[in-house]
Amino acid sequence: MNIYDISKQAGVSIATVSRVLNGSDKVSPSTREKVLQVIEQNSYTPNAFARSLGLNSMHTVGILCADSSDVYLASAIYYLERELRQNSYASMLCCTGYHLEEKKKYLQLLLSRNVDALFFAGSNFVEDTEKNNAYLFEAAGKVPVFILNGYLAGDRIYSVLCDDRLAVNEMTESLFRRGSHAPVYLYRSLSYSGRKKIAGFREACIKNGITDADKRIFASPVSVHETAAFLDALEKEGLSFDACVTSDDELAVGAVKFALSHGRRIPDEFQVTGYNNSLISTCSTPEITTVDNRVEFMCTTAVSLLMQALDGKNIPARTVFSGDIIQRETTNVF
Amino acid sequence: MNIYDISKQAGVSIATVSRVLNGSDKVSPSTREKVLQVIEQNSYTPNAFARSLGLNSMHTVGILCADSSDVYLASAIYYLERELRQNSYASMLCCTGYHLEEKKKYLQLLLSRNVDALFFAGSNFVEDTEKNNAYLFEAAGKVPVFILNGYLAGDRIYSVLCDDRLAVNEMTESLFRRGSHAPVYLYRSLSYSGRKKIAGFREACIKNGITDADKRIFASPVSVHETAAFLDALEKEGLSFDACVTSDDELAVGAVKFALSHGRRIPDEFQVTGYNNSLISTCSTPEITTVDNRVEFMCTTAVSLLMQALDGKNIPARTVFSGDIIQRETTNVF
DNA sequence: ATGAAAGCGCTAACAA
DNA sequence: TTGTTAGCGCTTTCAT
Repeated sequence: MNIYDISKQAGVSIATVSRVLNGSDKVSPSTREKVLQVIEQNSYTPNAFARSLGLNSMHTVGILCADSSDVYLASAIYYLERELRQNSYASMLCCTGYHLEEKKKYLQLLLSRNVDALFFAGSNFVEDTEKNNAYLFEAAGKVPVFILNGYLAGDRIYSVLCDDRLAVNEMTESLFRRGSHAPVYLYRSLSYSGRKKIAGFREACIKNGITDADKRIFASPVSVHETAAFLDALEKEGLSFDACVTSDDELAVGAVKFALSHGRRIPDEFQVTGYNNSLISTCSTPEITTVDNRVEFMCTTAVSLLMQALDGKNIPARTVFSGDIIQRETTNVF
Repeated sequence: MNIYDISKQAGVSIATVSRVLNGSDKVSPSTREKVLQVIEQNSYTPNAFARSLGLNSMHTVGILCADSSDVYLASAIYYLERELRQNSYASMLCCTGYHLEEKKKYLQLLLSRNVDALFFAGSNFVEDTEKNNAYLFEAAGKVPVFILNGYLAGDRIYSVLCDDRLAVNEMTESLFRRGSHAPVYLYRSLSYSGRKKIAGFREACIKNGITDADKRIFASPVSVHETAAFLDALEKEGLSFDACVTSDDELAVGAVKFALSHGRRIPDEFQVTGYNNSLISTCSTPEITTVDNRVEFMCTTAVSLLMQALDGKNIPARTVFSGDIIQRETTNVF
C-alpha cells in the first residue's frame, strides 16, 4: 500500500494525498476528509525511506557514548532522547567503548545512516591530540556535532559542559575547611573533564599548603572492591590521608568501603566526596557528598541548541555552567 | 556527490559502481580498483535513504524501554545495542515511560522510521488485558517483535525471559531455611514479571506455613528513602517482620537503610534480598544478596533469535531460562 | 563483465 | 484547490 493506492481509492492525485499527509492548508476540507478516511481504512503509513530521500533527512540524530550502562551516561542518554523525542526527532544510540578505533568505526555506522546531527555524550570523546580528534572534525564536516561534558574548538562543533575544574576545586577547598589536612584524589580516566577535575584538586591543594599534591593523585581501578583495595595498598605503602576526593560516585563508594572496613569513622576520621550526584551516591550508607553537574540541564540545553541551529540560528560554540555541591553524610558539617 | 558523479569520473556505469559498493564479484579487478580509487578520492559515501528505499530496510531496529536511566534497563539496552551493532544493525532508542498512551505514541515514532524489528525491554510492556496489548499485536503485524522479560502469545511476537517466579520462590525458600519466620515482600509494579515474582513469594510463604501471605506483600514507593520510610511505617502499624524480599535492588537498598537506621543487625536480625544483580547491589554496605536474571544472556539470545528470524529460520516464540541466586552479605549463610 | 533503464514511494515546483 | 511530473540516489533485472 503506497501513496498511489491511496490516491486511487480516494479519487485524487498523489500530490493531494501528500498534502494531506503533510498537513498542508491548501486542501479543501471535504477532500481532506475523504483522503484521511481512506488512509485510516487501510491503516496506511507513508514509507519513511522515500520520504527521507526527498527531504534528505529522517529527522533522526545519533547519540554516541562509551557505555550506556554507566549510570551517569545512562541518565544523559535518557534526557537527550526525551528532549529529542519531544522535538519529534528519533535517536540512534551507539556505544563505542573507550578505544579510539572503535569510536571511529561506530561513528561511521551512524554517519552511514545519514543522521541529522551527532551528540557525543561524555568527555572521553575529546582526545588529547589534534590528530586523534580528526574523526570529530570529519563528522562535523557532515552534520552539526555536540559534545557533552567535553570541549573542542572547531567548525560546527558545539560544546556544552559543566565547569568541572571549578567544582572539584571548591569541593576540595571545602574539605580543607572541614578539617582535612591530607586528601588524596582518585580518578578513572584522563578525559577532557578528567584532566580538568585533577587541575581543580591540585590547585586547591597547593593553595592550602600541600606540597606533594601530585603524589596524591591516582588513577584507580574501577570496580568498587578494587578501589577499596587500591586505597588499602596506598595506606600500606605508608601514604597517610584523611580524605578522598573522587572523579565519580562509584570510586567514592569504593572509598567508603575502604573506610568502613578499616574502622575509620566517616566523616570524623575520614571524608569522602563523589561526583555526578548519581543514584549510587544515595545507595551507599553513609550517603555520599557529591557534585551535581546538572546532566539534565546539560542535555536539555544541548538539544535546544540543536533545534535552534537547525532553525538556521547562530548558536554559541561553548556553553559552560557551574556545578553544585550536594552535602550528604561523608563530609563534616562546616 | 552521488553515484552518477562517481560513475562518470571512473568512466563506468552506475550499475558497476553499485556492484563495487555492494561487493559483487561480477566486476573485473581492474574496474573495481579504478572505481574504488575514485570513491576514495572523493570520500564518497552512498546515500542511506536512497539505498534504504531500494532495499526497503535501513538495517535498523527499534528498542523501547520505559526508562533508560533505570540501572537494569540501561544494562539491557547496552547489551542489545552491542549485539545488534555487531550484526551491523543500528539501534533506535525510545523511552516510553510507564503509561500506555505514551507507549503507543512512541511506538509510532519508531514504526514511522520503518525499523526492521522491535525490542521491548522490560515486562512493563505487557499489559493485563487483550485490548491493552493491541498495540503490540499491531506492531507485530509490521515487524517481528521481541519482548524481554515479559511474555505475550501472538504471531511474530517472541518472548525471552527469566523464570522470575521460580527465582523469587527459591530465594524466599532459602530465606526460610536461613531462619526467617516472617518475611515481607516489596514490589514496584504489577508488570508481567512483577506478578510472577509475587506468585513466587506467595507460594513459598504458603508452603512454609505463613497464613497471612497476602498481607505481607506491598507496593512500595520507589526512592530509597521512601522505601525505608515505608517499612518504618509498616513496623509502626504493628506488622512484625524479620526479612524483606524485594522485586529489585533499589528497593533492597531502601530495606537495608531501614534496618541500619533501626539498629537491626544484618543479616542476624534482619535479612534482605534484591533482584537484578545490578551495580547498586554491591554499592550498598552490607552488600545485597540478589538474583542474577542474566540480562546479558537474555539480550544476546534475543538478538541472535532476531538474526535467525531475518534469515528466514523458524524461531521459538518463548525462551525461558532460570535465574541465579547471588549470595552476599544481607542473608545468613546456610 | 558491463550498461541501460525501470523501479522504490515520496516531495515540491509548476501548470491548470 | 488540484493535478502532472520531474527529481531524490540507489538496486536490480535484462540485454549485450
